[in-house]
Amino acid sequence: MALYPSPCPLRTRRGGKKRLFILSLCAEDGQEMGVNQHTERIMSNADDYKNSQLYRVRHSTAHVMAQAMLERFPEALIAIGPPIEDGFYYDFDLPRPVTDEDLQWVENRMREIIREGHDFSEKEVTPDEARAFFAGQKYKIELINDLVAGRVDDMGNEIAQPASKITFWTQATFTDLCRGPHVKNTREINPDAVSITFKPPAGAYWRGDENREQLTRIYGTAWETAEQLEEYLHLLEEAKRRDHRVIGEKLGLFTISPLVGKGLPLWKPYGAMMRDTLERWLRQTQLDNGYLPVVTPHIGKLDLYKTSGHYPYYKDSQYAPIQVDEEEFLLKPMNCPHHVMIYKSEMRSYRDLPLRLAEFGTVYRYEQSGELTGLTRVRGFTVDDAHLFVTPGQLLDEFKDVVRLIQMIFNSLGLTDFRARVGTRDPESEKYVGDPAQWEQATQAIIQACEDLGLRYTVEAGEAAFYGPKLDFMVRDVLKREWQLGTVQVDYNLPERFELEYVAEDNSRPRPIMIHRAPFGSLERFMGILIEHFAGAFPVWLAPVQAVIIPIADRHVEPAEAVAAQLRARGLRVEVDKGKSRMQAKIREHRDRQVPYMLILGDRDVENGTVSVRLRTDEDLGALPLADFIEMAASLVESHSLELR
RNA sequence: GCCAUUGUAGCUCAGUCGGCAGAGCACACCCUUGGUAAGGGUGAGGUCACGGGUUCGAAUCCCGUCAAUGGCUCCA
Repeated sequence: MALYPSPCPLRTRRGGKKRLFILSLCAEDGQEMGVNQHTERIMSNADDYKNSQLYRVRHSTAHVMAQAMLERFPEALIAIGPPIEDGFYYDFDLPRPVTDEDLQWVENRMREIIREGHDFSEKEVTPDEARAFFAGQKYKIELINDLVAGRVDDMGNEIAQPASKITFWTQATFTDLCRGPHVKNTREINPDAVSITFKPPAGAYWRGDENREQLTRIYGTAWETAEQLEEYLHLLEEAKRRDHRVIGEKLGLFTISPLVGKGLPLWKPYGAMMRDTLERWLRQTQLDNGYLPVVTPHIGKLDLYKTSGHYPYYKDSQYAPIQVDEEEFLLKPMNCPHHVMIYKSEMRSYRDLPLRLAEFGTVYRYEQSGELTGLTRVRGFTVDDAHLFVTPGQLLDEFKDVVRLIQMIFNSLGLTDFRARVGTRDPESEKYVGDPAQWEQATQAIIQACEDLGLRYTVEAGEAAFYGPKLDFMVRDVLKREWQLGTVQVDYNLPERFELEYVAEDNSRPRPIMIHRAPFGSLERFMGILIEHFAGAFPVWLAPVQAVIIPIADRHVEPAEAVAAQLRARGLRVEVDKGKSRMQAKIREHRDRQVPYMLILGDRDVENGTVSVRLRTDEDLGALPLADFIEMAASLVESHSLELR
């Protein structure tokens, strides 16, 4: 199997302090492989990629693109242009928007430049020479100054000490401030494996700072062969067909109405059926694991969130408070404070702990409009929330139990392509509250739990919640955007702010520690990811319709209803297709909507008490006694099997 | 929120130069009663996202609003 590793330099949210390499691997047949399934391979391959010919080709192609762009836009200011996962980009400050014609012209010109066979040469210069050369190129001047001052390097990464030297790389008429490495000659780039027209130009802030200039980012990709490029473009097309927004429409799972409000999904019957199935499953699992159900209202007084400390931190991303008479209420952006008040409603003894309060709590957050995406980023969503109130001695075991629960859920659904991220505080940030010693304690507990459970994880500073460190389960959607699903967070802060306590064995009144956890994260996002994960072909237990009965002729409709009634009696979700179209057309239709079982019912079946079973995979199981089929389907449902037979 | 692009039937889309609003699928009705990936016919369905402007005349050109898409920023 040939692997082409492709690192994705991800910037951390806060200040772009560091870069992390995440990879996805594509097998030769284009099948995507797991991100974390292959961590070892990936990690060794991250460096491999940076040292690879493909990396040099992409980096060099970025320079060629900049050269062509400067020919098209002589007054353009250039920023930075690094290789990234799957390609490269270059940021420009341009006098006008880039059109399709511009892109096409530049792409054609790039091919010419490549064919002209220019050498790449490196030259060391002094800071003054560099500044003189880039006079008028304010972004480059800023980079040079930062390099000399030891702040960030030419790719925008933080550096530990001032750069020891400044290097220029030149090909043909284009010279860039750059560390390299590059190919020796543009002839090493395959002009037929280069594209910048496959992706539209994008806005990007200089230095990733929304208060600074907005530049135009042109994305490009380069491969070794034209076939690889074609395959890559094909994969992008395929990904679009898996998109949960496309499948959600096709299968009638959900809709979003501008009149209701953007980012506020409406669940249609089939989608609600699935969502409800997931909810029932987790609810029962939690009951089995000692969680207690609670129910809390959708709003709370503003003072509640002031006490919890949430309000000042996040007031920009909340729906505005509702004023009624003299009081202000907030549509709840999180469930924690409500659960805290339930804890506080009674005197708690150490004998009562751990106390695990669970609720599928719907919350509302006013996310920036540009951030909303289908089900994966919305403004109203339901968290499969629970808060565990534990003693310090219980913390590690409870945390591990939560992680096991999440692992069980992910495994049950075959969601193996995730990574675990330990989010710790960024020591330089002011955002975090609480005692550093407790932070350290909590962080160690999380890492210890990951180690004990053999979980692969990365530690990332600056990814903690403001009140405590956390462990997140991250997955990527079909467009390779990364999303947080399951999360477990350790919190010393809320117990402190709400002055929670319990009576200990020695009659003292210590504070409990809170664990916030949500295995799905949110039902909306989890469903979105599941839709893409299964590409609409859900396991039988989750499928909104598990079987469709297809009567061959009208005279078989009545027996079909009788068969359906028997399936329903075993709890199976079944439809009878009484439509006028022909059987073949019906088969096609239900296969397209990924119904697991199609049961054909004709004279022979009615006579013999059988159904002719066809799977959505096109497998024909032939005529099965009805009781046998029901037994098979029901047992697959009960065991939450991922198989169809 | 910012940059760019887009918005035509329930869905996917065509609509040339500013001159009668189109197709396929889905839907309704009729014929076909069929054994494993689309049988045939007829019909209904539109404030061309919304508001304003230019023009004899606007789906088409201009401005604004709303929404979606890609990216950036953000994400309890």
